[in-house]
Amino acid sequence: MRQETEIPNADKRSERTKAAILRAARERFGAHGYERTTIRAVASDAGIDPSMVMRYFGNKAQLFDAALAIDLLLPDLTSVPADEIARTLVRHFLERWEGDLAGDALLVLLRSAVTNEHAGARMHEIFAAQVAPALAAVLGPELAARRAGLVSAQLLGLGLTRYLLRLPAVTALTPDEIEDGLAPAIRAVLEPK
Amino acid sequence: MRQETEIPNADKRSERTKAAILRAARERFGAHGYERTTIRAVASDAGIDPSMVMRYFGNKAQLFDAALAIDLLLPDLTSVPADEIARTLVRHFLERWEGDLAGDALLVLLRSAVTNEHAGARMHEIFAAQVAPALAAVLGPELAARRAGLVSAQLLGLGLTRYLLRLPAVTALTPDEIEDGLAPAIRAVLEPK
DNA sequence: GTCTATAATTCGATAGAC
DNA sequence: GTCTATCGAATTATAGAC
Repeated sequence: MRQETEIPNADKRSERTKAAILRAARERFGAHGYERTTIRAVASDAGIDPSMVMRYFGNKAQLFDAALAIDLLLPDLTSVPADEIARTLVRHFLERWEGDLAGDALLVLLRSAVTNEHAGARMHEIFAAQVAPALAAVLGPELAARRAGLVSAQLLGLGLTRYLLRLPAVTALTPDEIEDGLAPAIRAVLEPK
Repeated sequence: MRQETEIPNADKRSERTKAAILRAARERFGAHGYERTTIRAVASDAGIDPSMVMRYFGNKAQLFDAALAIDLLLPDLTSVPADEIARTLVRHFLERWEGDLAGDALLVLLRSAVTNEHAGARMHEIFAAQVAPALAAVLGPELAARRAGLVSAQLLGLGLTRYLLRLPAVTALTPDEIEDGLAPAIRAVLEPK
């Protein structure tokens, strides 16, 4: 029996507030990293009081943790022709990064993982749970063990230089140019001679 | 045997203190990024008082700036056989990163560039002034313009995953395995079909 | 040249009114 | 559920003694 949530619309309002906080948090964490985003700023962006953030998420670390939830949504590589796997991967990550919604979450993860231990651990988990198995399914376990890391390095290197550092030499390229330039490179890693 | 000799215009003590501060600063900035390193901690590492840091470097931002100075020491690629350029680049960065002295400075730059605007601008400068010209000298200006960014993405992706994130799938590889795995990939970017 | 003491901020977190 | 007020801790930066 619930005693204190009988107020009509209370659920809706709190859910909306919570979602607004989370959205603002992802934006801030993604733009400035963990240390430089303040609860005060997140609350201000969400148009509410800082104490509400504490009420809904407990503390800064738990808010951060909530903002880190992410699914790479990798496609099933076993149904992709072998010589198209590299291109499929590049295109998938480009689309994920260019799309605002997932982009924010991915930016949070990558930017924070560099300076925050907890986010770094999350990054390890996500790659171990999502990228490594996807590659193992098509490369076999022993080749994947030696190559999954290098593939990750290349895909994250793209994200790093294009979306975090925004190196002009990388942001100047179109998605098609990146796909054409990087797919053969990743193919070279996936198919050692 | 130490002896007080009179040197006209040099103060060895202050230079040594300054160097100790800079060394400690690079270590802290490299390990934890800009926001999380405190002047107090740097001073403590250097075995001196926090106010000395202010005396020698003015403020935290200027100390940071001093710690960012770096020369990639890229070899002259024009004297390297065309099909060895990729491998030369991979090996050079691996050596730079694995070596403690340069590794610290590179770590500072890369880790900080992700969350600090000033460091990001420095990263842009360094790649524009050192990497881009080295590639332009061997690829020609128009091909270099389209490929220098992707090569940078690959090399920085390696640094990111191996030395910053320390993804197990990447740290588990030996330098030789990385060289053998990544050189063909970079060659694929440098020599489009 | 080096250190003590402290001013001035900023921020995370709590208590409590409505 | 939301906000006001504030505490306590940490940090940059300054002033000045020795």
